[in-house]
Amino acid sequence: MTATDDGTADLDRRVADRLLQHGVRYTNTRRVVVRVLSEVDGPRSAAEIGSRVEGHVPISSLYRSLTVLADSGVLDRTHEVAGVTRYELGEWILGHHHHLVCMKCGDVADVDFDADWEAAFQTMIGRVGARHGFQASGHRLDVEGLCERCRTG
Amino acid sequence: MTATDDGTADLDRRVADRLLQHGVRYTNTRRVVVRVLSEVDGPRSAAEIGSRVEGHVPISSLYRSLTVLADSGVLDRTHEVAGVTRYELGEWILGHHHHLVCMKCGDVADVDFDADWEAAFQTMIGRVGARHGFQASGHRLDVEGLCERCRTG
DNA sequence: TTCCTTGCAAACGATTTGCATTGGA
DNA sequence: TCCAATGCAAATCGTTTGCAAGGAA
Repeated sequence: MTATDDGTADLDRRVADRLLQHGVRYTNTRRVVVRVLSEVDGPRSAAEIGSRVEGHVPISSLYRSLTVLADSGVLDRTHEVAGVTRYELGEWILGHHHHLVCMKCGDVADVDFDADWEAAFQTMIGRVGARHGFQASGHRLDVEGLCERCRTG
Repeated sequence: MTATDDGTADLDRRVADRLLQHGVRYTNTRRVVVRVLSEVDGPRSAAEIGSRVEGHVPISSLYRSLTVLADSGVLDRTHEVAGVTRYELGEWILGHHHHLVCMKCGDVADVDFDADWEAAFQTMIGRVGARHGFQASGHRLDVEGLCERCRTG
């Protein structure tokens, strides 16, 4: 058994637990969605996820799976580009991170900032939020620009 | 003439200049859109803008105005909530700022961070981007949480 | 006259939903 | 057996577009 298998099995167990706690099943389509999202490096749209699935999953079923997974906290939703919703594994799985958004091709990739910076930022956000009567619970930071492919190609 | 009138006139002049440079007219609907956006505190959707206009502007015309204004750089687009595009006056008018996004009612309000922090952040972003072959040109930072109304109400 | 702009209706793409059917604990 | 999950088609929602009419330079 390889390290990758270990990781997949572990991920699967954690997701299964979470879904169990929410009283919903960990069905085939839901497993496939989780697997696809664990194999890519950034949030993906329903269509993009569907295209990565062997065989055919009706788009409506895909959306239903995505909704269940998001409602139970397994997935997070993002809306960086136009009117398209993208899904990624939740922070409790991937850890806190941010996104590099390519303004040309629309691709979104994950990126980490260092912990010190995140801590300082968290503090500042709390202060700024308080000043506005706003109770901050998190943040979402996208870096916009050109990805390597669009820059060189 | 009050300070507000001054501000409005000034804004109008700057927008007019910009549109002139882009070879498009500063029509009535476009003026109304700019006025509405100058009166609110955060980005607004086409529907929200339309509802603030006295009389009736067909939604398609509204979208066309928003498109022209965005294409000529007068407005910026954001997509914080669901699949809805929101428009705000461009950074060259409002200055650089960020958003407080209420996770309950979906309201988005403007907020400023201090200049020192922005500078340090800019530097870090450039460094992180470079490490990923990504050419950063800007960023978008949303603070998520509960707005005053949703928190107390 | 010429070209930009507008209104209205139809078209579109992403996402959701109704309903009958299937499938797993 | 029983209720969650699925497939398919139709409906919705935000947004865009074709086309004919209106308006300003």
